[in-house]
Amino acid sequence: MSMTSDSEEWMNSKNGTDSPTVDDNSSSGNMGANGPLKKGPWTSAEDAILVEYVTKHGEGNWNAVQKHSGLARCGKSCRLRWANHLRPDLKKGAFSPEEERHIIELHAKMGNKWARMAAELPGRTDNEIKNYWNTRIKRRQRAGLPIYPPDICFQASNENGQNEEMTAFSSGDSHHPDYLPINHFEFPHVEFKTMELDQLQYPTTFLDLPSEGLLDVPANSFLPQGPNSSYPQKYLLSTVYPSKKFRGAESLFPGLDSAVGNTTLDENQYQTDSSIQISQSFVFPSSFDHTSTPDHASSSSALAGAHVVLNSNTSSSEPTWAMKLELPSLQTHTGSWGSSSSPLPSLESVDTLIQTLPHENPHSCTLSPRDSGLLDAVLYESHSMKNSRNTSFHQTSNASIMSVHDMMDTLSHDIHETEWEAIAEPISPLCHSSSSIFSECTRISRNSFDDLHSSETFPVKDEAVDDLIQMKHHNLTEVKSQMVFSTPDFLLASDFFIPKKDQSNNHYLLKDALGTLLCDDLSKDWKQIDKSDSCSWNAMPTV
DNA sequence: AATGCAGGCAACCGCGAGGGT
DNA sequence: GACCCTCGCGGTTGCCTGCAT
Repeated sequence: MSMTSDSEEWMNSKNGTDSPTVDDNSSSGNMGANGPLKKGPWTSAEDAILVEYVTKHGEGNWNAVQKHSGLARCGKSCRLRWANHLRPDLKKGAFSPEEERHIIELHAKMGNKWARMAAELPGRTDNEIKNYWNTRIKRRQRAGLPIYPPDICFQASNENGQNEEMTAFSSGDSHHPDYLPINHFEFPHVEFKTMELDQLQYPTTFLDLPSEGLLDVPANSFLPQGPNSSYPQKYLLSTVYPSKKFRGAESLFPGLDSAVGNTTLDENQYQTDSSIQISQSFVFPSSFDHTSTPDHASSSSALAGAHVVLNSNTSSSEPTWAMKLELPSLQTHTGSWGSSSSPLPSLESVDTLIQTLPHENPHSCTLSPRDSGLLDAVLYESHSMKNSRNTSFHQTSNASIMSVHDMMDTLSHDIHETEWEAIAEPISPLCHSSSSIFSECTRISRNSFDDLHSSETFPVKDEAVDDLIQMKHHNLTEVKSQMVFSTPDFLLASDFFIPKKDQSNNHYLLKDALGTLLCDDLSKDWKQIDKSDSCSWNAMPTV
């Protein structure tokens, strides 16, 4: 759009009016055509001018608006004001429940792509959605609730999983709905939850690594994603924290307990049973655990912990990785990852997170399992795992059962020996980080299952689920005793070895344990657990 | 009533993409 | 290819308001 003499006439006509542009220049810094540019809240007079101008000349060429309308606002500000407040098609007022639901779904799929989300929500602006989301995050963080409802969790993961599947087979047109494989949404509702919990229960990514190699895995692939399944990452990944919060990570999570994993499943919600600790261990706490015990830190930090870990060695500097921490959501990022035949890692979500890794001393042996030594600890773990895996394997082979963590060790072994080690050059923080992530995942998983065995305590912290958990505790304990967590069957029964459709009742266990929004279904679930036979698990072939 | 605090929202800032020259 | 300009996006900041103390 080009400004014409018509514009000039319009401008001149406005300059004689009550333009607010000259009444307040206190906050200006730049000089516009009509004097200092104003900043701060818009006045109704300014709005009127802008509306009139845009109505007459249309949108676009916003700098011309500033030049020709007499507004002492930069074009950027004009565009923003128009787009966010003055557009006639804007929908005012609070988000409807349907819109909220849609936003959640969109965010699960897109992440912080506010503009794209706004495009899906007529009458809503990206800024509005962004603010809503940030508010929502904080609110749920306070409440200790997961960011995503479980059903959305599953849906988005499923969609992404589908995309990833298609990507694996075809680099083109993978998003065409006709190409989508099984529509998991068609499963009964209960089945949904079952599967997502199963996936949550079994961190498939830890074991089932993509053939492309880790560096080709998007960040969200570090979350459990079975070969045919995706993972409710929303439960696991810490979501967007305003970066300013991370600036004061310690102050941000003063008590740890109240803040850990708030953007995911509240950690507290997982600590209601020993079984819960399984899922807890796969949760990606969003917080920097400075207060917990080393064991706790290691077991509960998981991959968000990996985020932490990756940056934990940044010594005195603030966790700059957090400055661009974007909730990966479950997005396959269809535009960049999913449809790409070369699924390079999402640098935004992987590399960015690790870009502040210290290049120096990547093999630091000043290991500390927590605080400043997390990165080192992970690196060390990666090495020590390699060194000890054989021993560990043989030792556990002698046992009547093969512990889960050893299994993980074993499974991770091959990966380490192949892709991982091949790419893990010291000069590449990314490589190290990737392997470290995996190592940490494996280690965490191991520790978690160890915790499972040993834990007899049930630190119920979330009062909201306290009663429910207590009621279920007895049943859960009973079922847990039948689950044979320590057997390979347990893992083999999980979704990285069997198709989703074949997954069954075992999912219900941690559903309860999660103690999230699924409480209303628990009675039904537990009834099903009671009816279910554990044979389907144990019947799975062993390693 | 005064004060402090947190939540919510509007606006700004920095950056990058895209297009034109 | 380099440079400039415009635009849009996402992150961040600051202000206003309501609530609790």
